[in-house]
Amino acid sequence: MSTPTDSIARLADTGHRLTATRRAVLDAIARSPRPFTIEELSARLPHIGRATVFRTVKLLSELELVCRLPLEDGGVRYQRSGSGEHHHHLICGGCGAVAEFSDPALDDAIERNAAVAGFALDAHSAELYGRCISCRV
Amino acid sequence: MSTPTDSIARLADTGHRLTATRRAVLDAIARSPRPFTIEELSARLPHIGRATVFRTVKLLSELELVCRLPLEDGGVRYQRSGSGEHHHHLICGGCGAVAEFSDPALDDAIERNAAVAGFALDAHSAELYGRCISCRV
DNA sequence: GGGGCGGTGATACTTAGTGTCAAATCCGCG
DNA sequence: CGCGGATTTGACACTAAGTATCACCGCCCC
Repeated sequence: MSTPTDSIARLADTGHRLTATRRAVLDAIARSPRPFTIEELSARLPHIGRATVFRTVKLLSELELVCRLPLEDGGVRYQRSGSGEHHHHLICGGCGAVAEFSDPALDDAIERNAAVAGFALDAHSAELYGRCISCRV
Repeated sequence: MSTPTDSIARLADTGHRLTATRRAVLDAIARSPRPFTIEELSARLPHIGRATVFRTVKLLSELELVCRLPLEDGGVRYQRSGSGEHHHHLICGGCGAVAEFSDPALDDAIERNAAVAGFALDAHSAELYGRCISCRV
């Protein structure tokens, strides 16, 4: 799991400043046991502007330190990235838990389909929605 | 490609009414050569309320007659479904064209990953973003 | 051809996120 | 240290996508 320390290093390495505000946001994210919304995060950081929370989370998701999770119902949550590497998500509709996985076979299938259609692929998204093992009835 | 006639039949088959308003929306969708936004569609149907356009497109997407396309930039467009069956999309960032494809190997990979994680899968989404053959540089 | 239920329009509201701009802050350089 | 320019921040207005409410309309069936 990436830590606030890792994140601070990553920010510095990519030419971003290490402000007190960013540290506070990273810290609040680190303390989130489960996927959070910007509004929730913002509520826990009352002295930090809402726009700044959005900007910081956007920056972190560009650095792949945070994942944006589009939910089945159209909502959006965010979560610390467990690996910092390319992966996909399994999102439980019961408890909201999110599991990460990566699978070269899945990525291959995606690339193959793009190639067949003559597309130069530059990104893809894949989200899986279901019930985790403890929420199955 | 599903036609307005197919759509009318599908509405009737699923216990929905065939109102003049719905016909007008279906007709406007049929005339869209490319993926459209609700605002664009609504602008072409000035005597139909915006909420009704949303409701109708939502209904059609539940019947899989229309696909909702989440774009790479966070926007959303809709498009008539070419097949009415499960498929995924290749979305061109250049011209906005959308190609549909379906691939059992891709769906298998998705199901296998859910099974490995102990998830009971009930839905998934996969979008591919890139450049179509005529937009490649 | 009347009644009920589904459908519609108007409008207000919500949620997620962006744009603007002045003021504050960071941090490398001397 | 402390200066100065570039970056970051906060406040706030705004956009985009979609939902809620509710009275009214009109399709469909008896």
